[in-house]
Amino acid sequence: MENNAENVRSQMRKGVLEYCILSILDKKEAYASSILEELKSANMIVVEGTLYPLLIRQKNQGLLSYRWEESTQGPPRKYYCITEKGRQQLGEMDAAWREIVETIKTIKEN
Amino acid sequence: MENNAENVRSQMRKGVLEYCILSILDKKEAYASSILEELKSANMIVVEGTLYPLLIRQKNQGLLSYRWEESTQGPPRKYYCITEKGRQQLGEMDAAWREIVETIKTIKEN
DNA sequence: TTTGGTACTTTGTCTTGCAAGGTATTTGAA
DNA sequence: TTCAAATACCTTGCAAGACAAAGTACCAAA
Repeated sequence: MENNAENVRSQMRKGVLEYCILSILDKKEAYASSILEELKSANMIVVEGTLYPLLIRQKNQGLLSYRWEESTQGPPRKYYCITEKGRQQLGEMDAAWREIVETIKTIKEN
Repeated sequence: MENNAENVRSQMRKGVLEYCILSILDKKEAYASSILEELKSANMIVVEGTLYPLLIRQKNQGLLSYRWEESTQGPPRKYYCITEKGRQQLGEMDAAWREIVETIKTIKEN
């Protein structure tokens, strides 16, 4: 009921989150915490309870794969990277995103 | 599992739908079927079972109000119009939308 | 050996999109 | 008059997913 501005942002983030993940992993492989960092610095605040299940879903869909890697400080990290199928999906998402941006423009203009 | 491109679009539409409704009603009042038409012509396909509950929710939140009006062809129509509170919310959504568009750009660029 | 930092995972709740089916009003043709 | 078609609005049941919160595990330094 409160912090309305934040709720508005939260609602809008839904649906583009998967797109952000694939876009980030298209640049280079990364582990969950580093993805969280990048999203945070791009003003797309997400919490662990959202990100981890999402990564698992995308991995189960074959869009991502991962490998374990030791860390010099702390427990091992699960590095995700995008697959060929993930790149195809990302291509479709790029198109969908452009389409939605256009849609909003159209609605705003008329 | 199939029609993946359509699923991608569907996912992305989530979260911006409320924004679209308020934007449409900010231009002029409208009834559900006409809103569906406008969304459809802007490539934002939505079905009745999504739109009606959404209008009712926004009305219950005080973002919209409505009045009945007789139609020359068919049953009476429920014309919705945006309230002052709805306009405030729309302002926040405008900001949120710009922010998300920027976020995507940022992620794509780096 | 305990504390704090890092990292990954799970559970339960709530919201919401959607398919499908339902109700009601009006008009016009049989 | 009666029935079919068009228009319009509403509800139900299901599934997906975002999130808060709590849990598990590993490691290093005090």
